[in-house]
Amino acid sequence: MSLALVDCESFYASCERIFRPDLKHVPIVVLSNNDGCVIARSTEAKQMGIGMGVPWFKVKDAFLAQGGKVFSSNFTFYGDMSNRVMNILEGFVPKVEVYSIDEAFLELDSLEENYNIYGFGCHIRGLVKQWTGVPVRIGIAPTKTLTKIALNEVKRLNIPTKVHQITSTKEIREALANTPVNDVWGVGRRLSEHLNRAKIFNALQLADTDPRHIKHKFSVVLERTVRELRGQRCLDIENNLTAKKQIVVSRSFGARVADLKTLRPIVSNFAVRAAEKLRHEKQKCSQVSVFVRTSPFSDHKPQHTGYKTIELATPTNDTRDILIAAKKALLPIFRSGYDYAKAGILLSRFTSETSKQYSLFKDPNEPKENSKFMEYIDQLNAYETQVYFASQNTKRWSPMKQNMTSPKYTTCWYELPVAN
DNA sequence: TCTGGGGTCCTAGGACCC
DNA sequence: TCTGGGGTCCTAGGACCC
Repeated sequence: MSLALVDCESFYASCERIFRPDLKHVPIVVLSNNDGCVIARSTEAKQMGIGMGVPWFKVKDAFLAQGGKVFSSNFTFYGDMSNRVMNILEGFVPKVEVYSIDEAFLELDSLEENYNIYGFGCHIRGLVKQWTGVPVRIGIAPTKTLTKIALNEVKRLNIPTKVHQITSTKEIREALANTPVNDVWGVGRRLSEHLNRAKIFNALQLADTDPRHIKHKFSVVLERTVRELRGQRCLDIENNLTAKKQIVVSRSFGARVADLKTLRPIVSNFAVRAAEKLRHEKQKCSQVSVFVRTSPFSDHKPQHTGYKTIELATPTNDTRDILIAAKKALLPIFRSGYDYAKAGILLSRFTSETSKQYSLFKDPNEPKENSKFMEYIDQLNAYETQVYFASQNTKRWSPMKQNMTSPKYTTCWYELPVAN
């Protein structure tokens, strides 16, 4: 019984290399929105000591001085490359769970009879590399939590094939003994503090603790983790058909915003984007929440966080309804005198697009919804925004700073790579 | 000067019901 | 003086993930 976890090596940094062979051994980092902090590093950049999530301005000078290359994030491009990788995996394995933009779980149970699983992993890795240029690593083990451990072993032992399988009790226990407890999937900062206090420092010690005791002392979530570490499968490969339960659009601003006049169109932009995502999911929402907050890093200044939820009488995915709700939520939470650094909108309480539930106080025959209208808008705006709502800020996501983005090599005609 | 964005699951506690 | 108990549903907040 085997599962595999495939993860793309330094994914965003690797993407930036695909059409830039000149960057093969050059240290690369990719930055978050506003070029705020480092969200991906190539192996060379990691070796230079560039940490995950560090503010760019703190490492910028040293990194560039040593010949590093920096990119703003180009999620359109990364998303397209991710789809290509996932499509290949789905072509070879009947059950694939796309877990994140750069990771997928594979169920190999049904292949075990006819294939050598380790060899199969190596084969897939070769094909993905050849067809997309993306280097992947593969961890193979009996449970999801253990595939994460196997993958860590690829890194820790620097396994040249980048594929590692742990099956026997001996292999598993050895890998666990070499894994600090905070590297276990599902154990974050808070839990590992607690576990350390209980004299549990590595994954083997955690696995050897009675799961019932863990459930009593901690939670059912950690109990599952313990069972998974012991080889008992608690988490299945899930198909990716399960509907989303919430949609969030939020951004930090490139510059602080102190007045409602500037803030309102920004929030409207978020609302428009969120409504698009909602229609794409074929869902309707009946709750719209808006939040604004100052920067927790400028602690000498007065801080404020505002959050407000608006209930909608009838579920909707019409941008106009969501815009109205967003404005209604923003008004009471905005306070003048604060420098806001971030805002966002959250849509929740979904119902499927096709089911209709009318308000008691509304005439059910009233042709209120005009879904065709939204359909046309979506078509017009599919590749680039052509049509704006009056309350939007037409200066795209402004104010946001970003100026080191690579071309959309694979999704935009005007930015295709050119071979001379 | 400059610190990401988008999700999930679980739990405790309040509201409400009979 | 005396003031139930058990159940469900919902929400906010915490912890985690990439």
